Amino acid sequence: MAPGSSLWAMSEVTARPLRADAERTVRTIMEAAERTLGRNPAATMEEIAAAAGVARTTVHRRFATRDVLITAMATWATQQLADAVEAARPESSPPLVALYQATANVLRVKISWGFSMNTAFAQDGESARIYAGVVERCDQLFRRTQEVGILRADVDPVWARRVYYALMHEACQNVSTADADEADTDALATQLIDTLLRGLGTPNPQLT
Amino acid sequence: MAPGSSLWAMSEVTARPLRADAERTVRTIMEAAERTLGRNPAATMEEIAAAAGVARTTVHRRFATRDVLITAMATWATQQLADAVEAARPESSPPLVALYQATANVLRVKISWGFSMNTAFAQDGESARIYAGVVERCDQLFRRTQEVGILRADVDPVWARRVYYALMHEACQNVSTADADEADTDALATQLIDTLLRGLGTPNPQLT
DNA sequence: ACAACTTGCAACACCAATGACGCAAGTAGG
DNA sequence: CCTACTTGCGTCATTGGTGTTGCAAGTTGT
Repeated sequence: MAPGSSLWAMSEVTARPLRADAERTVRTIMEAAERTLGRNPAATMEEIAAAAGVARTTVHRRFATRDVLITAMATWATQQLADAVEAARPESSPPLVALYQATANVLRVKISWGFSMNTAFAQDGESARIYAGVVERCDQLFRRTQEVGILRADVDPVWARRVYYALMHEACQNVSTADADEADTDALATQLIDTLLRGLGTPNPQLT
Repeated sequence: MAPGSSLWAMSEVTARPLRADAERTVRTIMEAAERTLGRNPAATMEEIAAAAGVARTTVHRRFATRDVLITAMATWATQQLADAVEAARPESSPPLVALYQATANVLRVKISWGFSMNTAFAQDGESARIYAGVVERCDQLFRRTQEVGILRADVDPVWARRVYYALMHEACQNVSTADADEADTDALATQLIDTLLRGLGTPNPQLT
């Protein structure tokens, strides 16, 4: 998302912009919802409100229904995902560099917004539109990677993407939101790409 | 689970065994619940009952509360998982053979009981006990694989197991429960282990 | 300082899901 | 064939989450 943009821009344009403190509240609620629903997807609005340190009615004031909240979170997370990929310059950087960069960036986002991103897949509307662009960019990058010979030519592109996503998802598990500092995500990205390209086996295994 | 064992054995021993048709009903309900909850984890007991072709009250007759149903499904699925691993003779067969066999077997189970197995992780009680045994067996197998040189000696065992689980989980996605025939699971297992050991990159990539 | 906005609180209506009954009709199995 | 078991159906009470409203107190921004 472009710097300086407001959460207000995400919803209908019918309403006028929120006051500074209200906008802060909206973000606080979304972050609390991410944490809470991440632990328990069936958490109640009450629990989310408590985690955000606001009254339940305030949550409903900002997000009319539970669905609206979920959708807003999905859109927000998807936008961050798109920014993370874009920041890696996936079509101008050298493929391997872009792959590494994108992986590290996306990991950072996914660690903080794992729940929202997972639900974003099932959404349609704004987040679907954004997500389609991300997939497009990723496929481009994978194609470039394959052309250059980093990825084997005989691997099924669909399988490749799914393996990549799976590793991404797995790398985020058991990483508390707090310790998502640079070093960690860089190390994770390195490990992830190494595994993706080399696997875990020995180059020439003897089948003893 | 040993052949001939009954679902009755899973619950408290206080009740007496179910009649044949009742036991069939229990299985039908669990299978329907797996399908229904697999699509939508928040599905109601009504929907589950409908999917099973029985009245909602019948579901409650067999599973007093929603929790009891979930727990029963988790236990059942975990037991099938344990059997799948055990059938591969993970400590007597050659490591690579056992790994392949276990993978194929587990895939078959996981395709049909994905939801229940996922929830089983969070359970405690019977399914946790069974699952602990499975983890034990898997770790043994991984250790043997590493000793023999199939798995690189320098890979973190924890990361290895997580990658393996992630690939397993991914391989099951987008595979409808119906087409889980031998050929498919065998092909999946082959692809999975190949990716696990060799990765997707070229042996000697040039970083153009 | 003042107007506009935002929040917490308390109260309310509402609804869908849960879980429990009893009874009549149907089925299993000796 | 007869007994015991099982199921469907209708019905009921309860509960917990959802979403709304009005008002008083506090905050923002001009």
